[in-house]
Amino acid sequence: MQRQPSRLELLQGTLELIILRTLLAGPAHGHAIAKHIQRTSEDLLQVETGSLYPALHRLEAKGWVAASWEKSDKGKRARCYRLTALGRRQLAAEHSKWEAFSRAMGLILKPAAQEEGR
Amino acid sequence: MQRQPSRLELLQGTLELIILRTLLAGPAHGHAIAKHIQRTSEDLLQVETGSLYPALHRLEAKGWVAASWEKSDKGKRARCYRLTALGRRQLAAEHSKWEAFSRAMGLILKPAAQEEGR
DNA sequence: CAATATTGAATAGACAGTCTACACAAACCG
DNA sequence: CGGTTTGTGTAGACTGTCTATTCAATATTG
Repeated sequence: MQRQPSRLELLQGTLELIILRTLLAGPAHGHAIAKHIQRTSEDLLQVETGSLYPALHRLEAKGWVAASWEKSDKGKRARCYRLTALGRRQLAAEHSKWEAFSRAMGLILKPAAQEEGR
Repeated sequence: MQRQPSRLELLQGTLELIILRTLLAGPAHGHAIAKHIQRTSEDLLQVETGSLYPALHRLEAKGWVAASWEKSDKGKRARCYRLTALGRRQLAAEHSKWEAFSRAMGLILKPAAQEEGR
């Protein structure tokens, strides 16, 4: 019996965009980012920690986010990430790339009128 | 000087959906499928042969398409692919998965009203 | 006939990014 | 004390796309 995931797998290449977009709402630490994504997507998307932390490290290495150790609400050490100016530009670029891709998919997927009936 | 691709890279996981959708319009061989995708997406998407043929083989192995050797219009040997009944169901499933993912992305990306101004 | 372009299929190997599955630590709570 | 929640992190498997290349048949042109 195979398990069927009710949640979607992330399409590769979208995670960084999602994280950057999430940080636009304000600085946050990893755990909070993951929860925010899940909540905002109405539980459709869930980011695994094995994807999240490597992604955050990549973003930091590229200078799109900056990080510092803080205390979370619950008093735990937490690495707080915030968007840099560079990250803001990157967010805009990736957002529009997503829009273009999404539009392209729409063009291909839309019913092309009287092609199905033959 | 880095080259910047005017075309988008495919998001991993979308190619099989695109191919199945293309074959819904009727049987076709690899080359024709690639051209159709590029044309239909208004040149936004381009499938490389190194992605296309492995994908077609995967689809065939899974029984979602069936293949046979034919002669193309230009008189060349060409492997003609057509959608199977199973492939039709798979297309529907993957299409709706795409819709869900796309919707989730929309939820995350949309301006969340007065979150940006702080 | 030879050279070249076009059509078409195919593979090898690099590579990126997500996943599963862990490990670890600190705080709080019964 | 032991369990749960919160939080960060890594290792390794895996999937699928990409680049780059090969091969072959046909058509065209000199």
